[in-house]
Amino acid sequence: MTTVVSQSCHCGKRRECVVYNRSVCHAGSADAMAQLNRIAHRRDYPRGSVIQAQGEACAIVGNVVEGVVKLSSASVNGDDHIVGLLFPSDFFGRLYSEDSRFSYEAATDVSLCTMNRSAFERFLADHPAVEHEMLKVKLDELDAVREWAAITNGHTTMQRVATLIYVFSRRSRNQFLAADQPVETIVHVPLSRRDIADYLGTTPETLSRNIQMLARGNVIRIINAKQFELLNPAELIRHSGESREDLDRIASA
Amino acid sequence: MTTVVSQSCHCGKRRECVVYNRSVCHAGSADAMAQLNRIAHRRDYPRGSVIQAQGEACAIVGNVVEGVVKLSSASVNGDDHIVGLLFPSDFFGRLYSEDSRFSYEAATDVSLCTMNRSAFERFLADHPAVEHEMLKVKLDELDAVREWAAITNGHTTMQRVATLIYVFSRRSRNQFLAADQPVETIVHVPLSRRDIADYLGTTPETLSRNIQMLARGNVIRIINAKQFELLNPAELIRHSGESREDLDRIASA
DNA sequence: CGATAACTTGATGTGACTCAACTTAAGTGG
DNA sequence: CCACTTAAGTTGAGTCACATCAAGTTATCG
Repeated sequence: MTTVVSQSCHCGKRRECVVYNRSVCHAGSADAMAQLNRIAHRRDYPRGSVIQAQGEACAIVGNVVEGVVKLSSASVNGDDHIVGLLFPSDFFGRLYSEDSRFSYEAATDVSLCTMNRSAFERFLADHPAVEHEMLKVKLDELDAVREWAAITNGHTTMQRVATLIYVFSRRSRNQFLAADQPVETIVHVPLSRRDIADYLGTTPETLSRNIQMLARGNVIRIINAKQFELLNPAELIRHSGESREDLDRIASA
Repeated sequence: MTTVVSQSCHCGKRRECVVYNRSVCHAGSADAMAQLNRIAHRRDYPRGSVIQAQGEACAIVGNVVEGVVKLSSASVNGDDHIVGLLFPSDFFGRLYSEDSRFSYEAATDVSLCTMNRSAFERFLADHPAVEHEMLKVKLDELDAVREWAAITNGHTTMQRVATLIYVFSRRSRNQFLAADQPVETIVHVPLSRRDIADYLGTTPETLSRNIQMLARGNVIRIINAKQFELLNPAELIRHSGESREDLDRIASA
């Protein structure tokens, strides 16, 4: 388990909020933060629970404080695709839309800092500086989604798997590592094989085969289903088909 | 050729700007529009020219007035992937970033309403209402990109091809059709096979085979390389693997 | 400790990529 | 305006990566 202290959400209180530094919260004045604090509520969801169903009314928005939220789109034919993963400090929910195009589900046990959507929209209207920050965040997200789309589309399954493992290695305990910090040797991927496969656009079987192949090649060592030891980072990068710079950019997006 | 009157860009002048209704321009006051008009310049680019190269400094932003702009990401190994297509009224360029993660290229002859990036950023800072509109547009775009990613990932090439042709059929002369309007029988796809293939994540060969297959099944009739007659829309939708509602939503995004 | 789910491994079929030849369209200069 | 050139698109044959189906193995939880 992570050592991050679990606490109630105080988005306005700089030093107390675990996700403060990276969330949009930090853009507002002290006054604004106090206002935010009044409408924010900490809520926990167990693994597998649906935070927001596809097509349903968007009532809440907020930040992920702990755990991983998957953003997925279910097709008519049953197979759903994970179109995004949300980590601590990431914003979730769909602003300015009555219903959500995607479903938000807890991929692990999660803890969220939730706010009523319209209350937060009113807050944004009163605080253009925060809305400006939100725009910048969403523009970055747009780039990241497009980049990921390019990867899942043009590359082999092995390249996608290697990319994913490397990206997760750069997020120690799901926090972010600066590009100049050394690669973590223990990689924690808190998702099920099914979820990873859905995210990478493959099947659990093919995914498993590729992971085992990396293990047989001594690139990684499988500690258990959700933890790997990174034995040969350079070789992993080679398998990803991306440059190290690109990978680090993806990881920080 | 389209019958849209080609004229200089007057973003501030409601009735004169061809893309006015759908661009972010319409959110500002008359005063704001006059200000925009001063920094906007109409520029034409011939097919194939690079508007903004990948990794280069982002100097200009603006709206597409005529033609199609492709947003692509070139990999180190040479193969580039088209991560987005921009149609008239779509905003292009990357705000608040020094360099562009993707390249913007003219997929057809295009006409753009360009503005200096920092000048437009200053304009946005002065006009929160327009920035708010920009945020909403970008949130919609984010949904659309994710939706498209889900399609290209989980579906067969035939499904992608059928989806693309249907979506283009809903954009008569690259303008947008309301969902209740009848499907255009003549579909104009102004892109090369290579570009379509890059966009769909396949090869020109496989793409060609699928198009010919649709033609042999009397779903479409190939008028020439860039124009098709839609003989059987229902069958095209069936091939897409999507519901009609989903397709129409994608088309209008 | 038994039951159920999650993951792995194996065998098999096929959709799509690759390489290559051919056909059609577009562009160029005499 | 037409031969010539070059690009764009189509068609074919062969191969391979990946999905599918199925069985086995390892975790997880009551």
